[in-house]
Amino acid sequence: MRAGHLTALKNCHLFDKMPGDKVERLFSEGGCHLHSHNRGAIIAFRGDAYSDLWIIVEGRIAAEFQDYSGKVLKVETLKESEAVATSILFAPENVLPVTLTAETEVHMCSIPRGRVIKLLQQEEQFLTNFLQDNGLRLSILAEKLRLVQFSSIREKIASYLLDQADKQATDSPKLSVTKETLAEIFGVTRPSLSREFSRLCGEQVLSQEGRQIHILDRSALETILTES
Amino acid sequence: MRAGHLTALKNCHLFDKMPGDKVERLFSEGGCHLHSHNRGAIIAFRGDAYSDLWIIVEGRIAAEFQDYSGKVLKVETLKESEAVATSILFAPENVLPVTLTAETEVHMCSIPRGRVIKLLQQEEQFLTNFLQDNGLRLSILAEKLRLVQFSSIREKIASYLLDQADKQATDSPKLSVTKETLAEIFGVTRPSLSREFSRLCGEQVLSQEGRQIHILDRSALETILTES
DNA sequence: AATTTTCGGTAACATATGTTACAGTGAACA
DNA sequence: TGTTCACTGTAACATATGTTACCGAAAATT
Repeated sequence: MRAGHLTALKNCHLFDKMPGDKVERLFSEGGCHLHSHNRGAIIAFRGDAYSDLWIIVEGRIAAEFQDYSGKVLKVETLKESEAVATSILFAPENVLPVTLTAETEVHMCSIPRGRVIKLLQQEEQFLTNFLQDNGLRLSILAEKLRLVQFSSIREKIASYLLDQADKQATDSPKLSVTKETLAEIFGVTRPSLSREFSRLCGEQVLSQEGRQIHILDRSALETILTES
Repeated sequence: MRAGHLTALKNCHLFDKMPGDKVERLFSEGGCHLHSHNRGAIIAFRGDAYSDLWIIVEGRIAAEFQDYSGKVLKVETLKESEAVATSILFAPENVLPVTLTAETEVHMCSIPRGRVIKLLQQEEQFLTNFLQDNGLRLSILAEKLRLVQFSSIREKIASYLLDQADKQATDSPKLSVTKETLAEIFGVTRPSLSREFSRLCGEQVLSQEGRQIHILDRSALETILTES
């Protein structure tokens, strides 16, 4: 394992507040393996068995639902140092609820379930971290469900842009993803998303030059979220 | 606490394979309380803090999303002996992702989070059970999201009826819920659901007398699920 | 038995979103 | 320099689902 990979491992939230050498020892004791995938590859399908804990040491993974036809709903993007599907490791059915695809070249480290159980029992801090991760994933998923079910494309755009404007601390946020990806995140088709952006531009709420957005009427965006 | 309530507690999946007297001792040690709610009451809103573990000792709770206007998406029904929102207890934000409403008169027992942590550390079996519950909830929620996003009303009906036919081991399953509730489970409006049922009847796939359904063409239902 | 409440069917209409197809732009690349 | 390819906008059209309103049947309540 490369040095960078070990660092990524130590930075995994599951090992927060745990002494670094303990993590190192964990991996020197064997049973852990490195797995690599090329960009674009499908790492695992929804329904595949999940029996070792995977932690990303390099690259990015998309957790998404895919339709027969190709429709996609992206649930979340997992990055370096993040653990994959922690909750599923101990579910009654150890089966992935989403499809995992490599957004970039990806390297992951696997830890056998039995090893994880021991850690949970022996390391109080690890237990806390693990449970926290479980909770976070459930919260994210629940919020995703709520958004999918209760918000129109227009509302999704409004909430996304206000959020981005906040994060980038500007009224002219730049989209960090393509509109095509954004459509996948929203679970809608690209032309539909495009149309709604156009409408908002027509209403003088936004203007756009490519991925560069300008919020012309912030209160209009806020109204979209509250009044409907 | 009534005797029946104690039995319900002992039957909670979280205490599976644990000696009953340990559970009893847990509750005699104090800190645990009984909470009651009338039928129809909202027990907690989405966004409310969740800091004690609740276990239902009598009655039924609906976990659902509610819209400003009144649109509802029912996520799951929790029954006697089930624990509520286990994952959320240790999430970074201890905040309920769904609204909890009492479908019947409900009695719940609360256990302080600190007590739960101790149990997790001291009782290996409890830890396993707890993690299993976390995993199950995530799986359920993920599946719910998939269904909401990728299936039409028609497909939802097909999958629901085939499932019911299976469970009741008959081609004439009886709906255990009203069509109105079914619409909430599906996250659609009642007239839309009703229309789709009518269409299926018109196509000779089903017939219905109230909640009594007859599947006339099982393969047609199966086709709806596979070919679309 | 009478009355109220819940539940279910239906119809006309409105609307959001998907589908398909085409064309333009810019960036990567040979 | 030219060519491909990923990304984007747009338009015409199709379709699924929501909205509202009404009525009747069944079930619960008095």
